[in-house]
Amino acid sequence: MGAAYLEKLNPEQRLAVEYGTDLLPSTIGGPLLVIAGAGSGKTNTLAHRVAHLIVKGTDPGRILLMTFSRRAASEMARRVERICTQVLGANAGVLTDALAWAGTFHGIGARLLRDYAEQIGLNPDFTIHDREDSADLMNLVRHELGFSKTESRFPTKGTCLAIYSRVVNSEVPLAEVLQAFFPWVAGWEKQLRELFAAYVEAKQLQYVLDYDDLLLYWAQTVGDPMLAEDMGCRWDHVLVDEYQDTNRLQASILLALRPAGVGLTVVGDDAQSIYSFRAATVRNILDFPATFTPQASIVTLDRNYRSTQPILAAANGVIDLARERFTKNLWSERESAERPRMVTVKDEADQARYIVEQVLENRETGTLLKQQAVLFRTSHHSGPLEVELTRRNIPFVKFGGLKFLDSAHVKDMLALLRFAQNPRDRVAGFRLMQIIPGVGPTSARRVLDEMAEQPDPLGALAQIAPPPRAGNDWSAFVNALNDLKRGTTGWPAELERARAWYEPHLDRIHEDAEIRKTDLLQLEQIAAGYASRERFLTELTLDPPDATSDQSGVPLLDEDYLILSTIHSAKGLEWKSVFILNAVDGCIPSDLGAGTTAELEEERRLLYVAMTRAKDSLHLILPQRFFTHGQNSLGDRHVYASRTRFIPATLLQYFENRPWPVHNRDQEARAKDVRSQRVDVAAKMRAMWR
DNA sequence: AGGTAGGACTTTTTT
DNA sequence: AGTCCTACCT
Repeated sequence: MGAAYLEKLNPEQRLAVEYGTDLLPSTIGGPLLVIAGAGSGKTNTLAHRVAHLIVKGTDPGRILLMTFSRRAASEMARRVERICTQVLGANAGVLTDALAWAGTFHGIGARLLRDYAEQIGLNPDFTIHDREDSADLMNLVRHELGFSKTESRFPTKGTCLAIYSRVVNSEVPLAEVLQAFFPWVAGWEKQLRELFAAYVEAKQLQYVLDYDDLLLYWAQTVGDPMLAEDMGCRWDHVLVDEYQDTNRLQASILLALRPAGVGLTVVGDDAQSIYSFRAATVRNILDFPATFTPQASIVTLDRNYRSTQPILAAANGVIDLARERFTKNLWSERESAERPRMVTVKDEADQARYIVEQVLENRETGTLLKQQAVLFRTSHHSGPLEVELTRRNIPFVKFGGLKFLDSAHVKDMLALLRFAQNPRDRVAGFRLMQIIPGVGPTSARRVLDEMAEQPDPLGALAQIAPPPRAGNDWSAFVNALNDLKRGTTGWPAELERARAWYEPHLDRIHEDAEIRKTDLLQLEQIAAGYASRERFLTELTLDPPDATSDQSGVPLLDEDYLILSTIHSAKGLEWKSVFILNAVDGCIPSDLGAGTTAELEEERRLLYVAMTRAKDSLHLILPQRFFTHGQNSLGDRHVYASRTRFIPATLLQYFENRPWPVHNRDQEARAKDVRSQRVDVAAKMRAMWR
């Protein structure tokens, strides 16, 4: 007889939960693929599967659960705990706290690499470069090789890193990657190969890893059969969420950990694959079943519990036009008379006004701001809306786009901590030293070179001749570093020590130093939540705070605020009411993503993902006129936009079309009267003198 | 070393 | 349409 907690599930969900768990304890089921459409209760199903494994006796510490974001991982852990508590009673909390291996591929990778550091010749004190640090290092190497002085221009640091990253993540040879994605720099293949070799060498000398390394080192480690077996034996079950957004390198890791697919479950939806720019490939999910003998079992969840039927009909209409489809259309029993709205407005300013009006109206009728979201293709699309929200005093939180950590002063502080942690990290050192007046690239490079030769670089720093013009500022810098290194203040108090060094420079460099200081205080708050400097640096790089809001600081949990989010960051989430900004060609699809068919198809899926976030109400807004950027505020250069090509005329039946603002009769009539009124002002003025 | 001016080129989404 | 990069000047 089945357990009560499973009875709320539909038959397919239940199959996905129970598959391979009813065998004898010693035998664990083979590979399972769950195709889970949008809103089909995927998270809930996966959480139930994990909980079910635990209830059936699996040690939670022997479950590896990999999700796309940290946010998704903690949400999953929370749900698992709730289910376990229901079934097992209060002492289940102890069990699920041990769900220790839940996180992103990158986060799990970082942990494992510190564990296996010795076996694979990695210094366990390695620091992790975020994307910008990696680009900076790429740039240093690029200069050293003299590629910055070529007669025709060598690709920029960003492009170089993008190429490198794609080669690593897609496991496709450089030549092919250049051919397919970067044809305009294909002539530089030889130099790029040389650059990447030097880049890899630099990372190794400096004990730094970039994002890709977290996967690559992991893959290389399990490339060794003995280590692969050892690592694979840590877990009885391996579960992966959002499998459609994983890349080849991640698939290789999984396969090495689970060569026969025993205890392996992957969940995903090919219709929601939107991360191919990160080398994710939908082939992972499509090829999964045949990777194993016998083939993996497949369970499909196509009943949608989220959206009303009219919303689903429109979304299905959009995805039906995709060139390739693997999943079936979703269906729902949630009836509604209300079709999604397609609202035409004059321009982006009106778009913002319309949304404010609707959002407030919804709140009047009982829908909290938090249950409403505004979604957009690129981060800056929400600019005019943010202005309007601020003007009207409507609180909001924005996901995606520029982050807290991207500001120069926060990066400076983190560089100091990172350099104390790992004095071979040249990017950190290079940045720091140049903060000091009188120190430029030349002396910074000289000092770093001398440090690099020493077995104890930081200890040797005091012996190295300071840059001639640096004066007392130099010794202040050396003292700060040494204090941090020795840990005299302890953690997290050492942030205060770091700030004591940095603030005078901050005052000197930035006009708005006072505002920036609040950010540094916030950084201290965040730091207090971590056990050590190493944990802090690692976690912050892998999981940066992803929201910004209009006020300084994140709003309190009990406050109400509107959600603004890029479509990418909205993955996996849902709201009662959803507004999609700029549903016009050039925005969705983005001009930049309309190059190849594959890119275009991904843009289509992006619209699909956005639409399927809505539960009860969905609005697509179409501004007709866009003012082009880069002109003064009075300029009126603009372009006219047309409805997104993903909603051709045949799909209009699924929408309710209306313009906004709606002019009422009286207003219109009065306007007409005024326009037809004629006054002979000139005659009156002449009459004044007669 | 540091500031400025001019020029080339990429431009989105994120772990 | 900016951003970033380089080269030149002080």
